[in-house]
Amino acid sequence: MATTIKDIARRTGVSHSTVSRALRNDPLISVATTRRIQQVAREMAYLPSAAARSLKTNRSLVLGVIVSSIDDPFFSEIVFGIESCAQEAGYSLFIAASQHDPSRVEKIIQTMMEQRTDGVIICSSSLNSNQNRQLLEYGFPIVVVNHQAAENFHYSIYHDDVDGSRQVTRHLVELGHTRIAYLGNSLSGRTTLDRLTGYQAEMMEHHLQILEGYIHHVPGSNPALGVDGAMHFLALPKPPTAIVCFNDMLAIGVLQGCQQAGIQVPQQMSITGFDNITFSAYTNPPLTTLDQPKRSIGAEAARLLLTLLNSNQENPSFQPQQITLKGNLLVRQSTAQLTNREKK
Amino acid sequence: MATTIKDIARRTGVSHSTVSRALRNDPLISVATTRRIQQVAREMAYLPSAAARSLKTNRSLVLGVIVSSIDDPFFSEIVFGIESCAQEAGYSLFIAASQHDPSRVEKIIQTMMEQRTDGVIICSSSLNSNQNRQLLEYGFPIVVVNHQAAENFHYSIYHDDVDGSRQVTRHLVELGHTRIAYLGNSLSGRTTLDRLTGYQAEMMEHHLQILEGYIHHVPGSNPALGVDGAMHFLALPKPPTAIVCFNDMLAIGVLQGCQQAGIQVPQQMSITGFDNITFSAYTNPPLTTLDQPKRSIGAEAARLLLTLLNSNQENPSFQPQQITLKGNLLVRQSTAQLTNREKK
DNA sequence: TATCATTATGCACACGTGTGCAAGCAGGCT
DNA sequence: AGCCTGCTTGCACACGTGTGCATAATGATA
Repeated sequence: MATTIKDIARRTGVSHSTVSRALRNDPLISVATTRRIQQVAREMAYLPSAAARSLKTNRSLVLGVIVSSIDDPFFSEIVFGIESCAQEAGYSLFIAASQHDPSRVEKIIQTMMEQRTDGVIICSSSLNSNQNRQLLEYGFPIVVVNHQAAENFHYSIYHDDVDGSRQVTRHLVELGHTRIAYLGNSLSGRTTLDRLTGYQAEMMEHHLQILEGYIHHVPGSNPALGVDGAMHFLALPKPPTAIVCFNDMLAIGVLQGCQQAGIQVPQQMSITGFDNITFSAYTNPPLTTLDQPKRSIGAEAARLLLTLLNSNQENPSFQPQQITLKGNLLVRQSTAQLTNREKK
Repeated sequence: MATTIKDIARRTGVSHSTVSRALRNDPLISVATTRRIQQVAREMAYLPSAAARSLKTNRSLVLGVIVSSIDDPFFSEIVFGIESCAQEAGYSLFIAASQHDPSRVEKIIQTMMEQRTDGVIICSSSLNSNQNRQLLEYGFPIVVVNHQAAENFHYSIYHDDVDGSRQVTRHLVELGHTRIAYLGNSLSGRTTLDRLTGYQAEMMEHHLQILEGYIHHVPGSNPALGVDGAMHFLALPKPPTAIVCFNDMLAIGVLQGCQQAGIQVPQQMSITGFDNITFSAYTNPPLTTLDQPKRSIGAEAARLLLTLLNSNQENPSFQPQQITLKGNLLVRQSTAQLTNREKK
């Protein structure tokens, strides 16, 4: 059994309320007793019970984080950003992975409510409208990250996917490519649509045609599906000479798929990723991609949520806020000019 | 403000204790009232306060997990295994990353104690003896995973690193290699020592000499350090023809380092990893590695901890337990027989 | 009809912490 | 000496839930 303030009170011969005040450095208590009590508390290895405290203060100092999968390096980095910021402010993280399983999401939301989490950050696109409603009705502050239904929420951090996708596509156009395809992830909702939009806008601006079959979606974003995507494009009557991929995971698969089919990258095929996960620098050839500032995104999300929590006391109706961050094109070796032989 | 059992009591005209009992399906309460109360509870969207409950019952239904870094895919997968198992049993996870920062570890431990976590799983090697002592003194059940100082703890899950490293080394020997080097991570303590031991044992068994400079350590395990490691080995007067790497992250860097130096893998150099992280299947060439059952390791850790929690009530002194899991060699394309030209 | 067993419910306290208010105490002032 | 001020401390209740015990209500039995 852990020591409590009552134990300390007994030991020092004061009431438990005096101990409570002394530990919080309340000026009501004399310096002498405060010091004595804190000394004893240290000796007895006292640690306050978070449960009791949050019961009384109605603040748990815990933030809930919902991600779709922990072992996706993209989310890992966002979580990293969140954690750094939260830990600085004295908040801890309650992390749960939905694994794209609706029943699991249900449980997670319930748990977070039961834990009376001070706020929630959602980095998962797999919440349905009913779950959204439930969360909003409960009334705790929510910040969403790259979420498809962000208009339902008041506070969100966005990466400018349209802009990013335009940057990537423009890079390929400037290299001289005209037959450029897009490989999306049909499960990622709004995100893939934004990236598709950016691709389309840039193609249109340069009066480039998008041939039949050049826009293709696979149900997820692991490398194996990327291989499938590569097969699809290579089987077209007029295969593209460059493929804009939804993210790095897919791009890695496409890269492998092409190489298995004997297509040389980047000489015969240019491939771009999106996100700049750690491993994109270590593929062969290293991947040209869009460096999404993942840690900043996570940190911004946490910062926004913390601001929300602090302002909620004085200023009950904080105005909606939407922060957009832009990424940077990162040119590596998976893209190149067309060789003459391939231009035909 | 969330609804409480008192609200429900007022609404149904009974005392709060009756509500409390009805919600837990206590047979003391008549079936009729139980049903009525549960109905009202549902209507009012009642969710019990975890804080109040754990204050009263002394069980938080939360497990603490300490990892050294979240964005390391190896830990991500272990956490995944833990989460699956824990969620099934109704437990939630409190995850914190130490980032190899001792002061951060200090805070994490403190937080877990304050949260009165029911138990802790440690997947990080960066706890010093003082912190170990602190955790043990506090007295909550601890399960360590691949931890260097496991003998200080009573319950641990181990991957048999010595055996794994022997399997990898034997594979290279069987391919005909004789000049085999080992690249370790000096920060990983016991783990790198075990793998080194396995390598040495296998080399000795086949009467193979370990040349000067063939055992090399770098301070960490990211791909960039792997590149450094490759440089080291290639600069030796008699460079090795095969390199056993501490883990996949390093192996990926070594792979790139060799390729930058114009060395063909696997024709001129065989490289092996360890862990089998997702990306090791998508390097070029795909990495031969030791498939460590990461999810099983995580799940086993959670299972052991849960058993501990349940048995603690009846059986106060549960006997120490150490579970060892073995991994399997996974042969891909980063290893090959020596060509005649290179054998000289 | 009085007594008892059985069932259903409420009372009151507990968990550990925080806080408004009253009370005690010392010292300085008129 | 009496009063007021300022500083310290304790009392008592609150947060939301769980539980031992007493009590009330009902039905059965002698």
